[in-house]
Parts: sequence; structure tokens; C-alpha cells
Amino acid sequence: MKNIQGNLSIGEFAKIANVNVETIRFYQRKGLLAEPDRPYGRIRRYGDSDIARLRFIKSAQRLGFNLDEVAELLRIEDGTHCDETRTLAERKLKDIREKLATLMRMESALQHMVETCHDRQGDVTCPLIAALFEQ
Amino acid sequence: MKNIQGNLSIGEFAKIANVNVETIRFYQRKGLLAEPDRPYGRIRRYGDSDIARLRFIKSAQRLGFNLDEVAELLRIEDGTHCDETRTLAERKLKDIREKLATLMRMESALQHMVETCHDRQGDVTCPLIAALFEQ
DNA sequence: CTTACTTCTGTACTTAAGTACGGAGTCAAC
DNA sequence: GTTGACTCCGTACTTAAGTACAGAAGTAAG
Repeated sequence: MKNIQGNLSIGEFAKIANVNVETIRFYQRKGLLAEPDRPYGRIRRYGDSDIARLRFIKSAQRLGFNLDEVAELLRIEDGTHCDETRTLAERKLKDIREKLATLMRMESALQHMVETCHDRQGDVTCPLIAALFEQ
Repeated sequence: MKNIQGNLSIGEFAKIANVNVETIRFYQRKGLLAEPDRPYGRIRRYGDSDIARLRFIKSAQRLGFNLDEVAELLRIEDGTHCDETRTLAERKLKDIREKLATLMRMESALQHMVETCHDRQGDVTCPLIAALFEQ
């Protein structure tokens, strides 16, 4: 069931994942993506799991994790040592829940704003910052 | 009820908001924070609303919004034109809901992982990337 | 009213995260 | 079996987001 999309060149890989080829190389140098072996002077080939991994990196980044933090998330994914992995996972879970809480407050503030603005045109107090930090 | 914390120098402001003084000046140049008037050769003073605004910027940043996007969120906050503000708010609401969805999937994957690891030490399949992108 | 610490202003430097490029080696289509 | 596009590798450049610094002006404690 794996590698339906296997055997891609780096260019095809980049196109599918919608990133620059150079970005892939950059992540490889950083250790976020593996460099597949090149069998005897042939070029490297990429598959499904590479695509999933790269997409994961991009998603985590969009959520405000920097590349070092993404590396930690990937260490959880790759982890074999259960103890260490669990500790790390628990730490990351805390980060994620904090992000969730803030986002949810943002969401409801914006939602309220959109609704209020819809009902009665006019002076709507702006609840976005207030919802997060003012009292 | 405002400005309980008013009349701060830029250094005190920076300390309270836990950022570098230079960061405040940088945000002022970018138009994210206002530069209060300096009454006749005196230094500038900052208050509660500045603190709330700066904290908002930092929170939004942690959630993966870049400074241009943060500026848009602040335009919603500052907006007087209901129509335009609502459109913008709706767009941002979409961004936020996408982030929420991804974070929630991450959260439940990690949660599951922590639990499974807890129960039975041993080979736990790693659900983080799978939960997001593999099928 | 001096002295030590801040602020102000402008400019220069740094770091993270890419992006671009030159020259040599593959690939594949004709 | 040549040619045009792509890959590989190393190094250099760019952009966003700060951070540092120098020299002049403001501040506040003694």
C-alpha cells in the first residue's frame, strides 16, 4: 500500500509537495529529510513517505513551529525509545494546547465580530485584542 | 478603567511585555505599534493598550502569522469600515480554522501516542505524520 | 547642577529560512 | 551518440525579523 507515488526525482518531488528543490536540499542538510542513497552514480529517488514528511514539516511551520521545533516533533515520530519519546510528546502536547487555546479565543472573537457586523451595520467594538489580553 | 499601567517609558514597556526595546521601535517603524507624541522634547510614554497590542502581536506570531498577516489582524481590530472589516475578518477566520483543524489532529495524535506509550512499553507505531498526511 | 542611566534617531549587523548559481555529472528522446 | 533538461554539490546571495551601536538629548537621584 506504500509508494504509490514512489520513484520520483527531486524535481517531481518538489513539484508535488509544492516547494522549491533547493528547500528540499536545505532540509536534507538540516537533517529534517533523509537523503536516499544514490545507487552507483544514479540520481536519488523519492517516495510517498518523503512527501508525507515534507508536508508535515510545512504544516508544523505554518502553525508557528520553527525548524528546530519541527525537528523535535519529527524525533517523536521517529522515536524508538518509548520513555524519551513520551516525555517529548508530553512537552509538545503542552505547546500545542496553548496554541489551541489562543486560536480558539481568536476564532470566537472574530466569529462574534463577523456576526455583529452582519446584523447591524455601524459601530462594532473590536473584540480581537480585548478577547485575548484586556480586561 | 484604562491605563492602570499607564505612563511607562519604553524601557519599562519593553520589560513588562518581555521584548527588546529595539523590537518595539522596529514594530513602530513597521506601523504595527503607534509612536505616542513626545510632548515638547520629552520622552514618549506608553500605557495598557500598547501592552495589550504588543502581546497580541507576539501571540499571533507564535501561531504562525507573519508580521504582514499580523498587520491585517490589527486592521480588523482598528477597522472603522464595517464592510471591509467583515470581509477581512471572514478571510482570517478561514485561516484560523485551518490552523485549528491541523492542530487538533496533531493534538489527538500526540495524545493517543502518550497514552499508548504509557500502557504498554514497546513498539508503538508513530501516528503523528500519519494522522495528518498518510492514508 | 552634576553624574549615571535612559531615550531618541539613524544606520549597521545578525540569525533563521530559504533561494540562486556555476560547473560537473545523469538522463532520455530523438 | 548527441543534445537539452535535470541532478548534484558547494558556495554565495536574499528576505524577514529582529538586535546592536554611536552620538546627542532627556531624566532623576544625590
